[in-house]
Amino acid sequence: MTDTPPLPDFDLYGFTPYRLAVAAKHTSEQLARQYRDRFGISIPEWRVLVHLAHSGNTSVRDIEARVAMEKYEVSRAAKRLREAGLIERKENPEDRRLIILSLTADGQKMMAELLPMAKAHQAELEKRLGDAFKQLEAGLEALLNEAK
Amino acid sequence: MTDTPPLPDFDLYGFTPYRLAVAAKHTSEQLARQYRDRFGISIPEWRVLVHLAHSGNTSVRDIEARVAMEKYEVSRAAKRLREAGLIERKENPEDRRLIILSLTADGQKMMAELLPMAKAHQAELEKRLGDAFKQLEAGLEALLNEAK
DNA sequence: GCAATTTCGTAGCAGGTGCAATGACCTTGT
DNA sequence: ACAAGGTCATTGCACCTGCTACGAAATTGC
Repeated sequence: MTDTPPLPDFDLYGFTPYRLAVAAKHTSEQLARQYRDRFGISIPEWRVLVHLAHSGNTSVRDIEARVAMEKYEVSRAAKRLREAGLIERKENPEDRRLIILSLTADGQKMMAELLPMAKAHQAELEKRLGDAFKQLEAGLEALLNEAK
Repeated sequence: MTDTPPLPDFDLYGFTPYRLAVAAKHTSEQLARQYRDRFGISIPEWRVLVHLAHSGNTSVRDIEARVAMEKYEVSRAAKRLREAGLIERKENPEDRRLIILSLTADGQKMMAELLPMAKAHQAELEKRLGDAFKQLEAGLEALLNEAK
């Protein structure tokens, strides 16, 4: 047995990035599984759909900037959604590099079912956590604001 | 233009699982890039290393239970770390299904450099966020405790 | 004691991800 | 007007992940 240089004490459970990752996974897992099983939708796809439901027609660049995704993620999510018939794309005649993404009727119908699920999930989280929810959100607000 | 069923109002920016995911990514990105560039270590690998540095010899099952990873993730992270010469494995003579993972001298040396980086990162985060940090942690505490 | 069940770790497979490069298009500067 | 440079979206590649099935070993129940 060779002797071992002493290591600083470090506890992963107290490490904020780790805690955030676990919390993120935990809070999204249940809902994500629901819409995966029910609609075959992944998280990146869901983000794109939500953005389209909220903001109407937009380009890849637009989504990328607002939904914390890389542009290739958006592009591939959009491709899968197009193949599933949930969104459609047209060219923007004013700038033919841009594409315009929008929900199809099918996509709208699905979102009409999906969004209430998400709202219920959020409401339940708020209720379950009570005051701690407010603290969490205050902390997240500060953290997310400093990002930009 | 066909008419569109009205969609519930839903703002992704106010959705806590989304906010947590963005916050997690934001807080870990800078550090993760550092140890990736410097040591070629991914996040799953880092988690395994931290656990070994903190808890000494452990099995895959043990890590899996404590570090919020699936067992195949641990197994593959361990494989890569073994190939890199940072950890080693022995059989457990008392239960030959279990393996005992531990840091090699190289692994110890690397962690002696890596852990202070993580501590500094954490300290900086706490300092930057000030009071908001305390709120964030209070919220996370409640959220993470209810998980189990 | 020994078959049935459970636990532990690994690996095959299909599909997802990150990065860098590409092609199409627009803008700028001269 | 047109070359150089920038922006937009996509794709090829290598790698990583998630799932499931598997073999080896231990435990349980009869």
